[in-house]
Amino acid sequence: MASHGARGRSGGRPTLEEVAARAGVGRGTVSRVINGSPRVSDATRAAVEAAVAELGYVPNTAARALAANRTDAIALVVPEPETRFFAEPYFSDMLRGVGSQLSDTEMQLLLIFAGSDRERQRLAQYLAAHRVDGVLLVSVHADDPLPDLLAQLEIPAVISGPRSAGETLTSVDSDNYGGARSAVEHLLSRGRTRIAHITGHPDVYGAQRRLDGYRDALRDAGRGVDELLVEPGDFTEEGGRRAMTVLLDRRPDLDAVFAGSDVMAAGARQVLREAGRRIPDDVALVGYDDSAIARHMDPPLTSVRQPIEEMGRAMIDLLLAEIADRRPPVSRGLERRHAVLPTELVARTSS
Amino acid sequence: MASHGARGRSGGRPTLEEVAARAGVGRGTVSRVINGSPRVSDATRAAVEAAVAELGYVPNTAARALAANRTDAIALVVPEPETRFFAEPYFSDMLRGVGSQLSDTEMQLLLIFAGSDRERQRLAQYLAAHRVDGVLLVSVHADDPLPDLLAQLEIPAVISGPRSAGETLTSVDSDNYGGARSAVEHLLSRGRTRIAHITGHPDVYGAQRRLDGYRDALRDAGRGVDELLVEPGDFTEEGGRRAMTVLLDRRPDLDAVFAGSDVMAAGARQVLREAGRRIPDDVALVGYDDSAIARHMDPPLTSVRQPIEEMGRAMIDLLLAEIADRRPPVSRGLERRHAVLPTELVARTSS
DNA sequence: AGGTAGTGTGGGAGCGCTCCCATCAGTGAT
DNA sequence: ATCACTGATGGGAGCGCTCCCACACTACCT
Repeated sequence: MASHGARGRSGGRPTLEEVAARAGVGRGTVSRVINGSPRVSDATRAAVEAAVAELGYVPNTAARALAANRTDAIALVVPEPETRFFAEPYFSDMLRGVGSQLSDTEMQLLLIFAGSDRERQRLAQYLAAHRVDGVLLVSVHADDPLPDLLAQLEIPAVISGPRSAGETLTSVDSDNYGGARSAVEHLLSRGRTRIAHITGHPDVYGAQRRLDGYRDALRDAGRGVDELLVEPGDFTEEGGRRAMTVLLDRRPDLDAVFAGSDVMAAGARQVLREAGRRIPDDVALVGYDDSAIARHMDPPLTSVRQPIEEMGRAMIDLLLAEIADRRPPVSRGLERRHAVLPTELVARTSS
Repeated sequence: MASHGARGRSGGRPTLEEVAARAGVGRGTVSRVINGSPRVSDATRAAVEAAVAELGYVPNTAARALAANRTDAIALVVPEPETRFFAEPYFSDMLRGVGSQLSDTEMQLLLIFAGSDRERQRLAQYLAAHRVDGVLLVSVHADDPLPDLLAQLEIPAVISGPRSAGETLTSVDSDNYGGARSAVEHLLSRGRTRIAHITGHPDVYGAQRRLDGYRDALRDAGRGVDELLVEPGDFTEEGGRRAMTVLLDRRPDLDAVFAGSDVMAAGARQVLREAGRRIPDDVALVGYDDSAIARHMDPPLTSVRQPIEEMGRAMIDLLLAEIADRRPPVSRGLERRHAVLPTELVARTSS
């Protein structure tokens, strides 16, 4: 009695009970209206809604979470050590997609960094405490224990960029295979015949798929694949430089390069320049990601755009579906879903 | 299954009460230990800690929030409409700083987008419901009502980039004035004498400060300020192009340009090129932000780096301090604090 | 000895919801 | 008129914490 007087009056946020009194109904009825239950008469619903509006009632999330055993929050886990990933537009664009799709819901977005060991430990506690209803995973390494932890805790999760063809988590990906194909086909259509490929890190699934696309595109065009024209970079500018140097050395007559990322393309460009090759006159160059670098490169870089914002949206859709599926006592639909979104070639003057 | 089998009951995560029973103490005592109260004997504390470890106890955030009327969460509000801001490293770097500083605490980070009207409305509800203990504001316009709303609701907030010299909110900023000075002094030391300045949007406080720095640096070097050498861009590439065109037209003999952002510098570069001016031979160019664009520009752009990650850290420090200050019944320290962090000139070949 | 402060400690009383069961009309069938 | 439903509603019983008051005890004073 005495206790709630202090903040009950001064802070004055209305409670369910107050709304109920105002509307002349019971607590349960207001709860039903708030949560959109159909088992309420129209008249009652209207009365409650009026009371809610008059009082400016906003549900208390903590109370709801406590009573209902759910949090209405999802976490976006960022494996921060990768500075590159974090600074790339990839992250921002995905975030934008996630945010826009989330704005239609009551869900809130938690950003969790899992770079350092301490952070990872904190994350494990977090998940163990079931402080979120679901998890979004981005750019996870093949050997990361996180996906298994999530599965074990039975926490709904969606991963962007599956770790392998047999990804067990629900996943969202762009069509790396198709994107690579379109890049190579583009170069072929420009009359290029000796097309090199600088691949990404070989144990990144997406990089493998791009390599597959490169090979198949050449094969389907009736040309063999010259393995001397394929060299791994590691998604870095330095890697791109190194690979380009090797390629130029092995096949001085190459007339096009398809790099597995814009950053590697930037590295390759430097080497080509230094070797006196003109772009695109002597060597055509195509990148991947369509990042800011591509637009600002000299000459502007042709690149494969991934629909990252849409991927973010798709992740939310899939995650919310999984959370909804799991609400009923027995989890039924156990098949995983995998979304693959189309890419788009953005032609510029480098090819 | 171990004795603490994850689903002993019906979802069975251990509660305070269970820990208390295990340790042979009362609920209140466990709570005291968990929250680090000094009023517990060493023996009891040890017993409780053992029980916590054995049971793998993790406090239930929702229950805590409900009982204590705090959330242990802060929000980072992003005025999303500005695509540019979002894609710039600025955001990622700040996020990294925020994240790293937060990892020492129990606070969780909520990302809230306030781009669309619907999102802003949701945000207002959010804040009204006191769903966060504090708010981080980034890149807020001078006429944004958000700061006032926060003040009115008495929600602790820290803004990065104060809106004016008389900012009422606690703020964190980089030394725009000093940064601009160092850029101009750098150009002067390189023997440039007719230094133009492309300013940012004039009602952005930081842009004003940069202009002040530009003027004072020239003045202190004993040179007058030729207002025909100052032209506003609006932080966009197109704005940079337009401003450069105007400047070149008015003062064809200019020999250096200090742009208020790298993006505007990129625009200026294009115009200079088209006008046949060589960089840096004919015209030296300096940007601001030291973004990816600066490194990848041709030639690489000299630019002023802001310690953005540190700014993120500083924001967290100030915000946590404010939240702590506000916990006691009566808020005492009402003076606002303003942190200003030093910038650094990164010299490259464009100057 | 009685009094007066401390220390630890236990546990009642909520915090504001959701869940669910009991209740109460109203309806149609018997 | 009685019974069995059905849809709508009220409200008790928690959810797992924090707060705070009451209650030992143990010093240390007069």
